[in-house]
Amino acid sequence: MRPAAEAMAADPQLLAAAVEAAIASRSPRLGRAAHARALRLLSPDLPPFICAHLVNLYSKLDLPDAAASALASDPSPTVVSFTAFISGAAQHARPLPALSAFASMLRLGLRPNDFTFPSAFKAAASAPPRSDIGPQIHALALRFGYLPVDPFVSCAALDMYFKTGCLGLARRLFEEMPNRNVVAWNAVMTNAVLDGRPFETIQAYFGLREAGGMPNVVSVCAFFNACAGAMLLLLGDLFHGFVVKCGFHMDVSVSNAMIDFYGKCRCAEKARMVFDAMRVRNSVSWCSMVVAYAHNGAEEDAFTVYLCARSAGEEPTDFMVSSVLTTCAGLLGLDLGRALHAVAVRSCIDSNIFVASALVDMYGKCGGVEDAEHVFFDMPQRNLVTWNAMIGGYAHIGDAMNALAVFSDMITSGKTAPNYITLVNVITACSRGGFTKEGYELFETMRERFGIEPRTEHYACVVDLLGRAGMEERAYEIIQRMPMGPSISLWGALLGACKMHGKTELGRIAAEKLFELDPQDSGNHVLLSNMLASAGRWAEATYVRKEMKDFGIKKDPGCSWITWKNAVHVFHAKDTKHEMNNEIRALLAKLKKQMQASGYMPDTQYSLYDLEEEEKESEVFQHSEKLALAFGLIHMPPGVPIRITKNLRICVDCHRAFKFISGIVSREIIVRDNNRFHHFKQYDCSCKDYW
DNA sequence: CTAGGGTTAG
Repeated sequence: MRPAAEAMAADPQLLAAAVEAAIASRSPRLGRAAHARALRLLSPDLPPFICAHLVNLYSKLDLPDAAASALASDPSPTVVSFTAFISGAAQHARPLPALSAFASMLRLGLRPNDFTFPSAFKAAASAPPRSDIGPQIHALALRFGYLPVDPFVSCAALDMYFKTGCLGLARRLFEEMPNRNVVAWNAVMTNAVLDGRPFETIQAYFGLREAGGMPNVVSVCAFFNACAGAMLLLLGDLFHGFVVKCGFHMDVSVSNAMIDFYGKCRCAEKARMVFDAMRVRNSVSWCSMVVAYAHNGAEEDAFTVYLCARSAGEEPTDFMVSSVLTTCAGLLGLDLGRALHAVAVRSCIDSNIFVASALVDMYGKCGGVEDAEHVFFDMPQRNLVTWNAMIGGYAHIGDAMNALAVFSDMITSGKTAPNYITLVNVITACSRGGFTKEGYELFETMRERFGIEPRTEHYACVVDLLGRAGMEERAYEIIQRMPMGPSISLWGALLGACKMHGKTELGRIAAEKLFELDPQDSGNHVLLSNMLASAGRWAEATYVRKEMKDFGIKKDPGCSWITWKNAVHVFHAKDTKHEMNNEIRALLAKLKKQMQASGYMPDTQYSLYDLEEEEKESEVFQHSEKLALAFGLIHMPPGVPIRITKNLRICVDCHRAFKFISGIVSREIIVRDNNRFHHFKQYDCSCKDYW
């Protein structure tokens, strides 16, 4: 060692400075170099605080084992070295080592000071609800006179009581505090938001102001979160002005909270304005912007922001990837989703529970249930959302057997209790899979078995379930005696069922209700007129069409799309503009002959207008989904499943035809319509002809 | 030498 370095190593003050520098640079390498020097110095006349320095170093750098051994090698540990250890463990979400170190120092007869208690309370805050560890520390702090006068200790205790669900104790402590600073008010505000009581947050904010206090960035973030949670766009917008006047908007977290607030209040444009105005952004800013778009049905914009973030040098974090995966699920972008799965693997975040659950969800929603299973069964741990996503995946394809099996695994595992979404998914799977009895039983017993109160969604599921089984009258009875007002989707499910089973009178009732609740929706009018038409009630059917015209309700034009080589090909009915038009027409004509040879008859019963039968046939043969399928068959190599998306429900004739085609050309065809998936395979469809 | 309240996800 050169003399200068030797001199520095021998000087404890310089060594302490080196440790400080290592902490500041957050560099384990510099930290270890400083430690190596300290080890060479270890001798009886070493100043005792060097060990405390090292404990602090390793705690701050999040190197728990090194911190523990530094603490253990301290010949005369002080309250300072213990406090450094406890605070490091508490800050890095390791409450158990923190609390056991706290216990050890008590056993050694060391008295915790006003620096130790805040960290001990922070660790105790992650104890289970109503655990007695927090109150025990409270008793100690009381005995030593830190509570309720010391603001640091009191604030930490306050936060701990909120986080362990002891609201009464928290409020009492807050009342007793003689020095209520902004941090105390912030603890009230942030915890009220976390517990879903946004109005209490806002109330506490005004409490702070009335007490003459000034908010800081934390209060401001909490306020925006509360506005987001309660959808208070006007209040938040007003507050935005105040925030800018005070200069708080220069804080990255505040701007991030504003992006989130505007996004949650359905104002993606304002979220974008905040984002664009930021001079400094971090990964949270990018992620919040993605979420703001994704929550507002702007999946493409969300994805574009993600791509911008990547080209701006942002690493894909677990937060970012799970958020972008939701947009893939919304776009039905299986290929994008797969690409993101690869990104997750490369970034070693694919086993993060949020990312993995988002993958299960995405694969389930995009019609890749086998991939969803792969991710699901490989996961080391699962939570409520994971289970729900997997059951939801099975529900999408109507696989009631597997949905019930996974649901049963969830119950027997005993770790995660089902919630209302779980039940919606299981009953939906039963309904779509034809498990009428099982689904109905679950609905009837969910309150007593799982303590889940049936909501409108469950009623909608069960109406669908009974309707599918041809029990529309029973479904109608249930609708009439349900405690809450029936929703649009409920009447919609009944109308769909009535149409399927020719229950024209009941269908009319459902349709009338739908017209009241949702007068502009074209789908319901079309459904009613089709139902009347297929019952041979042409005059009424025509009347409904006329009404639509009179009230200016336009039928959404049907269109289908298919992805091929990174491009989306969109088809409309009777579309001739596509460059492959001739090939497509020729293939469809050929398929029609083959299908007819296998017993196919065109289903033209819903063609309303006075066309000759031949014209009707030609009309249904130009439906957008058939054009898209032909395009797929021409381009995609044999064996590759063809995935088509349609903006409306798939038509009856196309459904029938796709079953034949899947058998004739031995190809899996997956159609996602605006209601569900249809998985065609060997002359059959997963929906079992009910949708 | 040691301390409290903060922004994003399924």
